[in-house]
Amino acid sequence: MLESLYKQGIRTPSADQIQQITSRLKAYGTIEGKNVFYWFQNHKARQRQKQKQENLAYINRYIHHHHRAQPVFHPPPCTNVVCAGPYFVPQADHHHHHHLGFYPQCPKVLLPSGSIKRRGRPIGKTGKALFYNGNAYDHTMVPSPDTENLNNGAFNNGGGATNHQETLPLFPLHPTGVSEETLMASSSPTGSTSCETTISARGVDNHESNNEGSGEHRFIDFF
Amino acid sequence: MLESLYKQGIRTPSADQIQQITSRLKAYGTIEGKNVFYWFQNHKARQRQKQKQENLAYINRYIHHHHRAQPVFHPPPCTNVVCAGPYFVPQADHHHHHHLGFYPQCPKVLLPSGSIKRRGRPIGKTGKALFYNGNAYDHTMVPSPDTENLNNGAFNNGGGATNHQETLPLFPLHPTGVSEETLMASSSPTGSTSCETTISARGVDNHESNNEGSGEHRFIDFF
DNA sequence: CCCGTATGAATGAAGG
DNA sequence: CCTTCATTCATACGGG
Repeated sequence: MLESLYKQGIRTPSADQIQQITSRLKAYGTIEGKNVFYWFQNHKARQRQKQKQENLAYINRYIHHHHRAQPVFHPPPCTNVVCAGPYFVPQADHHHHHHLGFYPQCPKVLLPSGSIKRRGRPIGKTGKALFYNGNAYDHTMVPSPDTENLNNGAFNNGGGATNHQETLPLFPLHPTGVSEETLMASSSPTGSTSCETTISARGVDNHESNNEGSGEHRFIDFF
Repeated sequence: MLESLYKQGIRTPSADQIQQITSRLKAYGTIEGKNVFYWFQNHKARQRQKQKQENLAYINRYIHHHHRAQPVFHPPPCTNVVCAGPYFVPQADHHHHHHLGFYPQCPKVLLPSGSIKRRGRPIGKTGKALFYNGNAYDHTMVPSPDTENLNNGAFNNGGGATNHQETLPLFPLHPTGVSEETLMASSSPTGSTSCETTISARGVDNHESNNEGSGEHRFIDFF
């Protein structure tokens, strides 16, 4: 149910929307507004993350494979959600009782060309650098394509599609000296006309951070 | 391998770190960043949880048996870091000093989780007024426990009952819904002094509402 | 076989 | 919004 609403474009319901949703949901059990609220928050965030990851994975793969070139690439299947012209949204469905107006909350999709910028947000603001973080991602990332903004990336899956074999045993610990960060992916914008990824960013990484600014070039090191 | 990193102090790897780790691990099989991420999350959590129980058990023992005795040591096996006598917080320092790239990401020893003000403490009153600015109401509104009324207009439900049942599944994902209790507290892989402490109190417990009324040893959640 | 433990995954909830 | 936590679910595994 919440999902359907979400699909309809609701991302950050307003107080009243929350209320209505909540009351509808009460039919099924105890629930409070905050639950709904949280749900949307989390869902949105996770969804975003997921796709972020995917994009990233996608581009990685992309680079890898055809590393070079052709302009063509059809954006991945855009499995679901948010694919809508920025302007008209699925909302439709007017004939309905309850006014729960769903407005299109602006599903944005971005292709690998990452053009879209952030929300109307004037970038730097809040006095705080808006370079968002660069770290720690939460869970929920599963392969699936789509895109949004990709500032920093975290996981990548390499598996290329298909099976994510459940994780393996996470292995035998190796004594590895590890530590040395040997690589770090930094990416630079892909020069190619589309697909750029502005990842990089980071910079902040707060404490910790692996020095080593220079690392990188794992497979992707795109140019 | 992950373990070693963990031991090195990594608890919540940054995106980059995850990336690196992941790629290293890829050598052994299919693995994605999220797996690494999950691993750390889980590991940390479980570690923490384990420790908590140990402390708890320890103090129980302490109280029960006697009161004054000397601080018997042999704190539980303390499988790895973090072992600290529950009593004196070993932690002298507490600033975030992790930097230095590679290793110590936080030498800190975690206490039972609550050290400073961690979560878990719902505290009764959250007098956060709720007002939503322009857009939404952002969280900050928690239904005040008592003092119903005062609905500010955001959440709160109007249903009368509201027995807090914690959130329900928010859509039937799977049937459950029942409360299941499992208390396996048994810890001690070590097998030594088995002193189980059936923690829990679950069932209804949950955070919030410290109605301690009948007190009894409700273990302190100390720290 | 069933049971209990270990662990990956997912998600609700807060704090900031 | 972003992070981090706590909990819970679902399994895989190893013994009795």
